[in-house]
Amino acid sequence: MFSFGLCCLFKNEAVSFRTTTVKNLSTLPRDLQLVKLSQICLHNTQNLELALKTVRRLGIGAFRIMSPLFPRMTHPQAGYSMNELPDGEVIGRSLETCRIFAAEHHIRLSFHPDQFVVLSSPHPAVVANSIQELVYQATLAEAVGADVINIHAGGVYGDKQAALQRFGEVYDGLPDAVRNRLTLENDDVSYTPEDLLPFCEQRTIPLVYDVHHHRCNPDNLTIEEATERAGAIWKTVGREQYCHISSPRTGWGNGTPKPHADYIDPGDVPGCWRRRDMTVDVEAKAKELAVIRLMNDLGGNLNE
DNA sequence: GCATGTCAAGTTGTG
DNA sequence: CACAACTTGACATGC
Repeated sequence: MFSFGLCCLFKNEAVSFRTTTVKNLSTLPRDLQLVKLSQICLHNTQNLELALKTVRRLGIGAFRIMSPLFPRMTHPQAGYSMNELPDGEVIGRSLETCRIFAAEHHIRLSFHPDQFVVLSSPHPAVVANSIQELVYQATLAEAVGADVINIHAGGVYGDKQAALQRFGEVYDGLPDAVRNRLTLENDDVSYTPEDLLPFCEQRTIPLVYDVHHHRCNPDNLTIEEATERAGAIWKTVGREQYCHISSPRTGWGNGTPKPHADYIDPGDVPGCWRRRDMTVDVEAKAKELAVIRLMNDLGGNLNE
């Protein structure tokens, strides 16, 4: 089946996610910190329920969950665990509601930790923090039934192969809950599909193929080749392929194409993606409006 | 009320 | 060599 996914937020729908900062929390005694965090986490899981219902209503097939669904959970000072939160049980039931709803309606869920998660870093403290963050996201992923935690390969440090080697060693030591979900994505500055595919194929790590990054940061592979080879890994693990699409804000050839546009130019969707079993996250600033417009623009050409 | 600056974390490329 | 871009809003602060 082909489906489009929405990333994290809505433009026009009344779904909101709250957060807080360590600086703000630090002005409160611990018990009040936990009260505040509990309220925010509950708000966020309830709005995740709402987000899934909305996605369902709009005919969107996947949803990327914001990393700070439980803000600051792994911070060394302000961090906390679910059972410390006054509303912990209610929050747990809300996550379970999300899991059941998403499963019933076949809404694929994913996480995308941000740039601070770097498994290839030569700095042990960076790697340790990254692992902690991945474990946190895997706990949430397990609770809501998300099958993907997608990250970038990280820095190069002057030697891509050495960096990937370090990545591999850390990967081997990750808990199953993380490793079973972890995917790698080609990025727009350093790692191309050609850099990552041999590594991913050898270790059977699914590659989330971002065609916009590939166009910004090209290699010797065509879009068709990268799509096929990434798809083969997904097939090996028995899961549907995952890709990303976006369009450049200023078009191709007018300055840097990296910033994302409000909407997707249907011409940017590779022809070889049509009639293919895959989930495609739409990275566009107009959020659900962009997904809806793209589905309309492409009409019935995707599945038939 | 509304505008503005800040917010845990890493790395790279630009100014 | 300092700093913005990644992606983006929410929140606190100050007028």
